[in-house]
Amino acid sequence: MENTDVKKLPREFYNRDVLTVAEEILGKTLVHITKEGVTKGKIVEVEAYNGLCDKAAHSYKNLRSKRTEIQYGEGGHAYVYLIYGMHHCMNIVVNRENLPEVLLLRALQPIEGLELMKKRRKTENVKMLCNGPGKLCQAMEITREHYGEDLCGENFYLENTPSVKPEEIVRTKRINIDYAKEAVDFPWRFFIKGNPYVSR
DNA sequence: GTGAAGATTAACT
DNA sequence: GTTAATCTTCACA
Repeated sequence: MENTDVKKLPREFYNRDVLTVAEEILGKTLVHITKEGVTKGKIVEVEAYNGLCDKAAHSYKNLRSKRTEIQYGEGGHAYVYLIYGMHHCMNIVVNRENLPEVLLLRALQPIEGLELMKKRRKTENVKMLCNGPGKLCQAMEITREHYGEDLCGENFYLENTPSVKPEEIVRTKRINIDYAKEAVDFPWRFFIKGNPYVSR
Protein backbone atom coordinates (compact mmCIF):
# COMPACT_ATOMS: atom_id res chain seq x y z
CA MET A 1 0.00 0.00 0.00
CA GLU A 2 1.41 3.36 -0.96
CA ASN A 3 -1.23 5.62 0.44
CA THR A 4 0.27 7.05 3.63
CA ASP A 5 -2.96 8.86 4.48
CA VAL A 6 -4.52 5.57 5.48
CA LYS A 7 -3.02 5.75 8.94
CA LYS A 8 -4.21 9.30 9.51
CA LEU A 9 -7.41 9.69 11.46
CA PRO A 10 -10.14 11.23 9.27
CA ARG A 11 -12.29 14.23 10.10
CA GLU A 12 -15.22 11.95 10.93
CA PHE A 13 -13.32 10.59 13.90
CA TYR A 14 -13.43 13.97 15.59
CA ASN A 15 -16.95 14.94 14.63
CA ARG A 16 -18.59 12.88 17.35
CA ASP A 17 -19.58 13.17 20.98
CA VAL A 18 -16.67 14.25 23.17
CA LEU A 19 -16.98 11.30 25.57
CA THR A 20 -17.03 8.80 22.71
CA VAL A 21 -13.92 10.29 21.17
CA ALA A 22 -12.24 10.40 24.59
CA GLU A 23 -12.50 6.62 24.98
CA GLU A 24 -11.39 5.85 21.45
CA ILE A 25 -8.54 8.33 21.31
CA LEU A 26 -6.62 6.45 24.00
CA GLY A 27 -3.94 4.43 22.24
CA LYS A 28 -3.81 6.71 19.19
CA THR A 29 -0.49 8.31 18.30
CA LEU A 30 0.12 12.04 18.13
CA VAL A 31 2.61 12.89 15.38
CA HIS A 32 4.45 16.17 14.98
CA ILE A 33 6.92 16.68 12.16
CA THR A 34 9.30 19.61 12.57
CA LYS A 35 12.53 20.82 11.03
CA GLU A 36 14.43 19.23 13.90
CA GLY A 37 12.86 15.85 13.43
CA VAL A 38 9.81 13.74 14.10
CA THR A 39 8.26 13.12 17.49
CA LYS A 40 5.49 10.63 18.20
CA GLY A 41 3.66 9.85 21.38
CA LYS A 42 0.82 7.50 22.28
CA ILE A 43 -2.09 9.18 23.99
CA VAL A 44 -2.49 7.56 27.41
CA GLU A 45 -4.48 10.19 29.30
CA VAL A 46 -7.10 12.78 28.34
CA GLU A 47 -9.76 14.94 29.91
CA ALA A 48 -13.05 16.01 28.35
CA TYR A 49 -14.44 19.52 28.57
CA ASN A 50 -17.91 20.54 27.54
CA GLY A 51 -18.57 24.28 27.51
CA LEU A 52 -22.33 23.92 27.76
CA CYS A 53 -22.51 22.54 31.29
CA ASP A 54 -18.95 22.49 32.57
CA LYS A 55 -17.71 25.22 34.85
CA ALA A 56 -14.14 24.08 34.35
CA ALA A 57 -14.22 24.82 30.62
CA HIS A 58 -12.99 28.10 29.22
CA SER A 59 -16.08 28.14 27.08
CA TYR A 60 -18.54 27.66 29.94
CA LYS A 61 -21.96 29.21 29.35
CA ASN A 62 -21.25 29.41 25.66
CA LEU A 63 -18.72 32.12 26.34
CA ARG A 64 -17.23 32.83 22.96
CA SER A 65 -14.04 34.82 23.02
CA LYS A 66 -10.84 35.29 21.18
CA ARG A 67 -9.32 32.41 23.05
CA THR A 68 -12.19 29.94 22.78
CA GLU A 69 -13.25 30.81 19.24
CA ILE A 70 -11.61 27.74 17.74
CA GLN A 71 -13.69 25.48 19.97
CA TYR A 72 -16.77 26.48 18.02
CA GLY A 73 -15.30 25.29 14.75
CA GLU A 74 -15.54 21.75 13.46
CA GLY A 75 -13.68 18.85 15.07
CA GLY A 76 -10.08 17.94 14.40
CA HIS A 77 -8.43 21.27 15.17
CA ALA A 78 -5.89 22.03 17.88
CA TYR A 79 -6.74 24.38 20.74
CA VAL A 80 -3.50 25.50 22.36
CA TYR A 81 -3.25 28.05 25.14
CA LEU A 82 -0.74 29.31 27.66
CA ILE A 83 -1.44 28.55 31.29
CA TYR A 84 0.09 30.31 34.28
CA GLY A 85 2.28 32.27 31.93
CA MET A 86 4.72 29.39 31.61
CA HIS A 87 3.16 26.30 30.12
CA HIS A 88 1.26 25.38 27.00
CA CYS A 89 -1.68 23.01 26.99
CA MET A 90 -2.80 21.06 23.97
CA ASN A 91 -6.45 20.34 23.31
CA ILE A 92 -8.27 18.73 20.42
CA VAL A 93 -11.56 20.25 19.34
CA VAL A 94 -14.23 17.64 18.77
CA ASN A 95 -17.87 17.39 17.69
CA ARG A 96 -19.54 19.69 15.22
CA GLU A 97 -19.56 23.44 14.75
CA ASN A 98 -21.04 25.61 17.49
CA LEU A 99 -20.57 22.88 20.10
CA PRO A 100 -17.63 23.84 22.36
CA GLU A 101 -16.35 20.41 23.27
CA VAL A 102 -12.63 19.74 23.61
CA LEU A 103 -10.24 17.06 24.81
CA LEU A 104 -7.22 18.06 26.88
CA LEU A 105 -4.20 15.85 26.32
CA ARG A 106 -2.76 15.17 29.75
CA ALA A 107 -0.12 12.54 29.04
CA LEU A 108 1.67 10.73 26.21
CA GLN A 109 3.89 7.68 26.03
CA PRO A 110 6.97 8.61 23.96
CA ILE A 111 7.24 6.46 20.82
CA GLU A 112 9.63 8.19 18.48
CA GLY A 113 12.05 11.13 18.64
CA LEU A 114 13.06 10.35 22.21
CA GLU A 115 16.41 12.14 21.91
CA LEU A 116 14.71 15.25 20.61
CA MET A 117 12.24 15.19 23.49
CA LYS A 118 15.01 14.77 26.03
CA LYS A 119 16.83 17.72 24.54
CA ARG A 120 13.74 19.92 24.65
CA ARG A 121 12.77 18.85 28.14
CA LYS A 122 16.35 18.81 29.41
CA THR A 123 15.95 15.49 31.19
CA GLU A 124 17.01 11.90 30.62
CA ASN A 125 14.07 10.44 32.48
CA VAL A 126 11.74 9.08 29.80
CA LYS A 127 8.81 8.86 32.17
CA MET A 128 9.12 12.56 32.86
CA LEU A 129 8.99 13.61 29.21
CA CYS A 130 5.26 13.70 28.62
CA ASN A 131 3.44 12.89 31.85
CA GLY A 132 1.63 16.21 32.14
CA PRO A 133 -0.16 18.75 29.93
CA GLY A 134 2.63 21.32 30.03
CA LYS A 135 5.36 18.73 29.67
CA LEU A 136 4.04 17.00 26.60
CA CYS A 137 3.69 20.33 24.82
CA GLN A 138 7.31 21.13 25.55
CA ALA A 139 8.47 17.69 24.42
CA MET A 140 6.42 17.82 21.21
CA GLU A 141 7.27 21.47 20.60
CA ILE A 142 3.66 22.58 20.62
CA THR A 143 3.20 26.32 21.00
CA ARG A 144 0.56 28.93 20.39
CA GLU A 145 1.59 28.90 16.76
CA HIS A 146 -0.35 25.66 16.60
CA TYR A 147 -3.53 27.34 17.76
CA GLY A 148 -6.22 26.39 15.25
CA GLU A 149 -3.96 23.94 13.43
CA ASP A 150 -5.83 21.29 11.47
CA LEU A 151 -4.98 17.81 12.73
CA CYS A 152 -5.92 16.42 9.34
CA GLY A 153 -2.89 18.29 7.97
CA GLU A 154 0.55 17.13 6.88
CA ASN A 155 2.89 17.79 9.78
CA PHE A 156 0.65 17.53 12.79
CA TYR A 157 -1.91 14.74 13.07
CA LEU A 158 -3.06 11.59 14.84
CA GLU A 159 -2.06 8.15 13.64
CA ASN A 160 -4.72 5.46 13.68
CA THR A 161 -2.98 3.04 16.01
CA PRO A 162 -5.14 0.47 17.82
CA SER A 163 -7.51 1.75 20.48
CA VAL A 164 -7.47 0.46 24.01
CA LYS A 165 -9.79 -2.27 25.20
CA PRO A 166 -12.70 -1.03 27.31
CA GLU A 167 -11.54 -2.99 30.35
CA GLU A 168 -8.21 -1.16 30.20
CA ILE A 169 -9.75 2.29 30.34
CA VAL A 170 -10.05 3.94 33.73
CA ARG A 171 -12.51 6.77 34.17
CA THR A 172 -12.20 9.16 37.11
CA LYS A 173 -12.72 12.70 38.27
CA ARG A 174 -10.57 15.40 36.76
CA ILE A 175 -7.55 17.06 38.29
CA ASN A 176 -6.64 20.56 39.42
CA ILE A 177 -9.97 22.18 38.78
CA ASP A 178 -11.13 22.59 42.37
CA TYR A 179 -12.45 26.03 41.51
CA ALA A 180 -15.12 24.48 39.28
CA LYS A 181 -17.59 23.65 42.06
CA GLU A 182 -19.86 20.71 41.27
CA ALA A 183 -18.16 20.13 37.92
CA VAL A 184 -15.22 18.78 39.91
CA ASP A 185 -17.05 15.48 40.26
CA PHE A 186 -17.70 14.88 36.57
CA PRO A 187 -15.91 11.60 35.71
CA TRP A 188 -14.40 12.98 32.54
CA ARG A 189 -10.79 11.97 32.93
CA PHE A 190 -9.77 8.89 30.95
CA PHE A 191 -6.49 7.03 31.09
CA ILE A 192 -4.98 3.63 30.30
CA LYS A 193 -4.96 1.30 33.26
CA GLY A 194 -1.51 0.55 34.60
CA ASN A 195 0.32 2.67 32.03
CA PRO A 196 3.46 4.13 33.66
CA TYR A 197 3.30 7.33 31.62
CA VAL A 198 0.08 8.83 33.00
CA SER A 199 0.45 11.96 35.11
CA ARG A 200 0.71 11.66 38.86
C1' DG B 1 -6.16 51.49 31.57
C1' DT B 2 -6.09 48.43 35.76
C1' DG B 3 -6.55 44.14 38.27
C1' DA B 4 -7.46 39.27 39.29
C1' DA B 5 -7.25 34.51 38.26
C1' DG B 6 -5.67 30.39 36.11
C1' DA B 7 -7.15 22.92 32.57
C1' DT B 8 0.89 23.60 35.75
C1' DT B 9 5.41 22.54 37.21
C1' DA B 10 9.45 22.21 40.07
C1' DA B 11 11.39 23.02 44.26
C1' DC B 12 10.83 23.44 48.78
C1' DT B 13 9.63 22.10 54.20
C1' DG C 1 1.64 19.26 51.63
C1' DT C 2 2.78 24.14 50.32
C1' DT C 3 4.50 27.87 47.40
C1' DA C 4 6.76 30.71 43.87
C1' DA C 5 7.41 31.57 39.04
C1' DT C 6 5.23 34.24 35.20
C1' DC C 7 1.98 36.30 31.49
C1' DT C 8 -2.22 35.92 28.75
C1' DT C 9 -6.95 36.61 28.89
C1' DC C 10 -11.02 38.54 30.57
C1' DA C 11 -14.04 41.77 33.42
C1' DC C 12 -14.75 46.24 34.74
C1' DA C 13 -14.29 51.30 34.80
